[in-house]
Amino acid sequence: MGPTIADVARVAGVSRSTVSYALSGKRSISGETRQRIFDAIRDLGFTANAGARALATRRTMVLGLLMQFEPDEFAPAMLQYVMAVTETARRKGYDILLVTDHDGPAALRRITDSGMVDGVVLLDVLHDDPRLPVLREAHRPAATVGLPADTEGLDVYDLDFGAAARQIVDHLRDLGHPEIVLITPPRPVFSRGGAYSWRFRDAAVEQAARRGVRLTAHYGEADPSRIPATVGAVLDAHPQATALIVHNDATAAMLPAVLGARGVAVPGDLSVISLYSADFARTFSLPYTFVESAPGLLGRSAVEALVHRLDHPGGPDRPVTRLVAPHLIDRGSTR
Amino acid sequence: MGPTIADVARVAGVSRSTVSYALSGKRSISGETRQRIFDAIRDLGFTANAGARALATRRTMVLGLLMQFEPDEFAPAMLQYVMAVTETARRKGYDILLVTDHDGPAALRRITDSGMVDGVVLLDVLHDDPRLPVLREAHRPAATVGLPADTEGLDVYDLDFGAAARQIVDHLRDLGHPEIVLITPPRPVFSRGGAYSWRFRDAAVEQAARRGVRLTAHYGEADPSRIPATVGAVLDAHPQATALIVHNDATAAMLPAVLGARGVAVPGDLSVISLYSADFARTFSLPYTFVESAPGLLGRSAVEALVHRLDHPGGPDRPVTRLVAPHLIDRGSTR
DNA sequence: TACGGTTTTCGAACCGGTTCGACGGAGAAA
DNA sequence: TTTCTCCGTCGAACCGGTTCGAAAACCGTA
Repeated sequence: MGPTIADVARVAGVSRSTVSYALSGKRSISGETRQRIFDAIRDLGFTANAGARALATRRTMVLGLLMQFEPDEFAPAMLQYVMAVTETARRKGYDILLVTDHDGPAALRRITDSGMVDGVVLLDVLHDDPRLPVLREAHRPAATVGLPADTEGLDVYDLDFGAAARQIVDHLRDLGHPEIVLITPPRPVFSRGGAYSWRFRDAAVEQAARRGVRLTAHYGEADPSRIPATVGAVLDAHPQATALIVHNDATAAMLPAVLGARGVAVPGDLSVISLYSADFARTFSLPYTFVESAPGLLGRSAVEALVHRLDHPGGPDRPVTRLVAPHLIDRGSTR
Repeated sequence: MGPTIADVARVAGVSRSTVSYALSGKRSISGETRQRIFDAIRDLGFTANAGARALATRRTMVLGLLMQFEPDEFAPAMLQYVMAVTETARRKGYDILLVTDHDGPAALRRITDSGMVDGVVLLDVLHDDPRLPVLREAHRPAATVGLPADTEGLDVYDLDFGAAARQIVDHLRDLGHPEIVLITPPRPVFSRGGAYSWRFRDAAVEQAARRGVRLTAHYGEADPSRIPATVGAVLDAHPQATALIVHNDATAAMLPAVLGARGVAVPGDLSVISLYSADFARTFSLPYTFVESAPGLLGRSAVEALVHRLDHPGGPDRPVTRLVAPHLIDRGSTR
């Protein structure tokens, strides 16, 4: 299609290898020759062929991004991870191969075995994720967002959901709330193995017990149209509750409408505190106090760790698991 | 890294070319030889190297997906295009290189000139999109979602926003509404050149005039936190208006809360009709009558057209511009 | 003038596939 | 028996880069 390095060499009157060295800078080239080469490159509009380069260098400069799209996940939040990952990758010189196959393990095998990617980022990793065995066989650097049971060989990034839960419970207890209700992710998230769901819930329950606060957890709705009824039922079931914790994006997004329709004032009648990203809050104008879920930070960190590992092969750094400390942003919806 | 075709050939006791032919089926191979080859492939766990194959065949089996992320676009809707594109591509045997660079033209040049992709899908194409000149120089098949001024050489898919507007206006007129207000996309979308914005608005205004209905258009808010106030101001300014058309996802998503807070009953006090996808309505439990914006269909069609063109190079089919006919789904929010 | 040491450039091999032309052997037709 | 086909397989060239070892050119010094 376009001009090749041989064309450049011919026009510049040098050999192909000289052009290659001028481009990579791995050997010194005289100023005059270099000039002729770059002139030729410009005149011809030469761009190195990615496939040929990948073949020779065994580096594609492409990262695989594996995400699966579960119907009980709230789609909007996922885009924040995707954007953070692609933008960070580009800044580091990598492109992103986006893989959303339903059969995650097979897809992972496909892109690693064929050498399409130098490394992979896994989103939404489950406690016992079926992609991990495949990943270990592939012998390719990988970073995850989401904490699996076995982190061997992986750079793992996730929010410290336990700490987040404790911070939220303490926050409400310090305000004097004797009874709290928690809306968790939908039940399928738990049964599928989305560890963040029970890491948050169990820590909340435990901390409440430790602090002498009554706390009851209820599953959020996977079907959005049932959210208003479910929230209503939960509130009805706990007339004494003065505080609501929401750990579910879909529920949080519609909470203003739901509470508005019931005539519940926040924080007058009910203190509300949630767990999502600032971006998410902005998109839906959610006025609640919340703990930042940091998708941007997590996605960025995962890519940076992965790229570091790729750029320093055989480096001494052990894989790291980092649980990001929660950060509470007070918007005055609790008192 | 992994085994190569030479390893397979050695184990099976044949030449490399024979293995290649067994794999591709382009020449006949005796049953017994074929069996030995596939046994070797299985035993070794061989997968062909993508870069080498791309180099030899000049096909990467990868499509570029170019999207830009504007702060005044509503993020959740974009994910539907991305999912439709990636899933369709996979079904056709292609992977997706996701490109979100801020500098779209440069990114496009990079992935085409380097031969990373066989073709590209452009999302959210502007009336006078700066990526198009680059695209024409690249001589690579392309499909777009969004209708540009010059469609030369492109397969273009978009909703027929003009027809959608006329259908909506007629629908409201037939119900007897004398005055209608329309909330359009935010002003930056117009000035940037998002043609769908004015194609819808201008057609609505024109059709209303033709039908003898009063219709006033107002810009939606780019800043979500200002949406309630803006909707309120628009309604206050038109106390006689009995119908509201919403052509803006962000506004639609919060409309239940906004109208609820104002005590406006739908359709009792106000008929509401909107333009978004069924998926979007489901995610936010929006109860309004709407015209389907069909992101799934558009994304799928664009990829299918692109793949067809790639699989039939030099085929006789002229590039096609297809404006999908609008489909109104009555949810009873107008009367 | 010959010599040693740098600096710059070249040629060839290699990465791992695909594909073209040719060749050997088997079976059919002459 | 010879000739012609057709089938199955092989070897070599090629896709477009990178990289290693060595040659060539240039410099100052003995």
